[in-house]
Amino acid sequence: MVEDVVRTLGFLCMGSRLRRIGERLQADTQQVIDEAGLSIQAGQYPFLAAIDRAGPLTIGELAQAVGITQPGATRTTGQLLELGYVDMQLAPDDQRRRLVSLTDKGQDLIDHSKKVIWPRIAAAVADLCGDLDGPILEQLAAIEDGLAAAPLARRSPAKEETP
Amino acid sequence: MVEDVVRTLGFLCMGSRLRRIGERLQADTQQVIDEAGLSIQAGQYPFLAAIDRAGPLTIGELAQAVGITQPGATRTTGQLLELGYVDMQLAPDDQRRRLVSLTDKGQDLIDHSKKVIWPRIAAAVADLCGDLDGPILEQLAAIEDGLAAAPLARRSPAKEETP
DNA sequence: GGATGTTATATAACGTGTTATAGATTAAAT
DNA sequence: ATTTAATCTATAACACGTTATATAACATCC
Repeated sequence: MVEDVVRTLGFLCMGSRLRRIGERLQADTQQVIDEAGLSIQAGQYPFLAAIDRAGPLTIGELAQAVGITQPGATRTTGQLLELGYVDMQLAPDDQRRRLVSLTDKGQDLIDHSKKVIWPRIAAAVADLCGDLDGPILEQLAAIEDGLAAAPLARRSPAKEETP
Repeated sequence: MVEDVVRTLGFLCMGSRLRRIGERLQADTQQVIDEAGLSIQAGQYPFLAAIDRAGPLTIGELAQAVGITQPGATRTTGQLLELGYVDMQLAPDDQRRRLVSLTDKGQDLIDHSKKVIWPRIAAAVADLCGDLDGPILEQLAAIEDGLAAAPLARRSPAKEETP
């Protein structure tokens, strides 16, 4: 067994480590979404959520809202368009801007997600790291160990069986 | 100003958020490396560090050590080969395995990095989040705010001027 | 000792982030 | 009013992770 260098090096590799844990968490989240039979990527949710919360947003505002760069927002918005979850139209006052809004299908997805999926994911993540405390490196180690012991999907209350 | 949805949604978007912070941290780390005039990517360091710590490793062991999948390890190792930092040779007992070892150039880079760069990066990250405590979401918020206020390169002791 | 399965690495195809840059539209300036 | 600058979105090229699969070498089993 080889040691985990990223973990060993601590603060020095914190960037790599956060990325790595984030990727793992998102993959686990995706699994919960897939198990629920929804056809959407975990990374696309924040876009829909942003519009749901703030109303129609431009590409630039979406980028800001989800914390990525504008080309990334353009691409993901294109995917959501293809999927039929959002609509895009020129802003009436400024033809450079494109206002992205939820379609009925998109709103349905959000409404359903709010009821069924989001609480499950949030609860699973809270179960994983909600009670942690202390220095961040220790918390990260606990999260990694926790994920290795039981992925998010196994921490999700909806998996319970009613006997 | 648009609200930061990923932040607002808390545990629900924790995967996205960790990734995002990790990417930011790594970009900042890269800046420190570049300013020091070294020609290496932040993400390549853990590979060299792993070999430095454990001696020559196979591709599979490297993947384990840095916590990524084997194809990723194959690719990064290929880059390090091109850069002349590592060497690769068939394992004497098992011709399927390739042992990756540091070249003199690679060892020099590591030695120099240990002395000059790594302490600087570790100190900057520690300055950013070493004293944090409490629930992880609050720590992440503090890290994001901290990075926005002053990137790693500005927290790095080597920038001090001797008057 | 040759067929069959396992293991290690390589390669291909893709996802999703980035930076750099082009094109269109609006705002500002002379 | 026309030129110039700024802003917004799109596109291209790249970085670096993933999964799936191919190929080569070793191990095992009649």
